[in-house]
Amino acid sequence: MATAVPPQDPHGAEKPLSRIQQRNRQRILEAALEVFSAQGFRGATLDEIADCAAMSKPNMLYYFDSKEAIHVALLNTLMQEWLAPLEALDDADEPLEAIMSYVLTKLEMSRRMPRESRLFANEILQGAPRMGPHLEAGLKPLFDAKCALIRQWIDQGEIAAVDPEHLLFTIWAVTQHYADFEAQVGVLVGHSSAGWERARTHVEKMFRSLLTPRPA
Amino acid sequence: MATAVPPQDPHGAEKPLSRIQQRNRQRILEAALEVFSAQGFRGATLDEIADCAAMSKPNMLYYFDSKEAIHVALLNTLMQEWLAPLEALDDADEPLEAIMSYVLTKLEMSRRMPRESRLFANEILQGAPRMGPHLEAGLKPLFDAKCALIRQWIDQGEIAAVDPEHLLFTIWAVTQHYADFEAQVGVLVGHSSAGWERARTHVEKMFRSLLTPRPA
DNA sequence: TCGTGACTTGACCAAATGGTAAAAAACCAG
DNA sequence: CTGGTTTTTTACCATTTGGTCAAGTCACGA
Repeated sequence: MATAVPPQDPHGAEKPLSRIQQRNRQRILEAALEVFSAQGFRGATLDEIADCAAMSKPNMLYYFDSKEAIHVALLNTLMQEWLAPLEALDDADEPLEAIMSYVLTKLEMSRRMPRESRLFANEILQGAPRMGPHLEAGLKPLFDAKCALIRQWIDQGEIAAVDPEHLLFTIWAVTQHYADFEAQVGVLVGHSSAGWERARTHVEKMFRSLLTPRPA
Repeated sequence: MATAVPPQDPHGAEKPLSRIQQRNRQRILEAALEVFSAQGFRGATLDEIADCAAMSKPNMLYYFDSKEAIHVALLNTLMQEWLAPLEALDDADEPLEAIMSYVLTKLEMSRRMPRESRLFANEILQGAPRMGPHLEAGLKPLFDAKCALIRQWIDQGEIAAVDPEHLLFTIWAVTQHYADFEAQVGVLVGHSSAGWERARTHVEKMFRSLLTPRPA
């Protein structure tokens, strides 16, 4: 009796993961990020992830039930981190500066976390088959709340009148473009740190000009 | 002797594809667009493409040597169509209107050709392994030429001073976002035709405001 | 109409892939 | 130490996948 139960993480009594478990799950998720972000879900293979994690495939499957379980765990883990800057966008003395700060934070995240950006881009590109519920339940409410906030700022004349929903889309599109399309950007302008500096300048000037209220 | 040679298309004497060949190659490319754009290269399978083209797999491989050959042929075929609007961006009486027309054309293409957009997005996302040369040889010169043109317009005071390279990136990012991230956009604002109208309005206002020269 | 070459198909193959079983090894509380 | 538990590995499996082959079937010019 009392056969060993794989340390999965289904809702319910969650045993306090041992140190080994924590370390190995982390290694697996790191490797999965590397591979899934570069190949997409279907294009990635367990062998590749296992190699990348310096771990045997069956050992990996001891920590996660399946390829899909790894992918889902990865998305769940990173979703929060990914949305943190938007959550941090709250009422402030300087709404314009708050948005600009959000924009620049997102741009910085594209530079420093391109794999995360591509992971989500891949998932969305393919119709978000494993993330649909999360979008509905996690992103949608946050999105609606922040749109309401932006609308309020517009009504108060703090920032120029723009469509809040599409403003956010534009911010995401522009900032994440530098991570998701890095291969293209690299060919066209090179991806030096000087290049990033120019991107930052352009993006900042553009959104500041777009959002600065102009007297009628 | 004189065994039947598959109707490939390597450089050299190109026989004038029979009607059947033209029809079937077209069917295959259409199916490949459907599947590759939704799954990426590695995620797509020949069986899926064959099913989608209502054709047996060996028959498909009679027209194209390999999975990769299909993918490359597809990219080549669509690249020209995809870049046409940028090529059409030329010197004009009204530079601002020329750019605006380019922006709106790209946005319209995202609405009407989302699969093409996603096909390229998938390829770039994964590092453009099968398109690197094409980017260098095809896109780069065009990109440089148009940046020079835009720079000229700026010098002439026809449009506001913006970084030409990053202006193009921004245009691509914003317009293609609506095709590539349709799954997300759909969840957040619904993808009705009214939704598209709002997107169009936002995008037009934004770029017009960004590019309209303002007196110092 | 008939033959020849273009087109199509069913059967097949080797490799890769997601996943399993069970034994061996490492770990750790008593 | 020691006995049980957790972790890791070796060997394996069924299915899928990209691709081949030889034998058809079809189209069409003479």
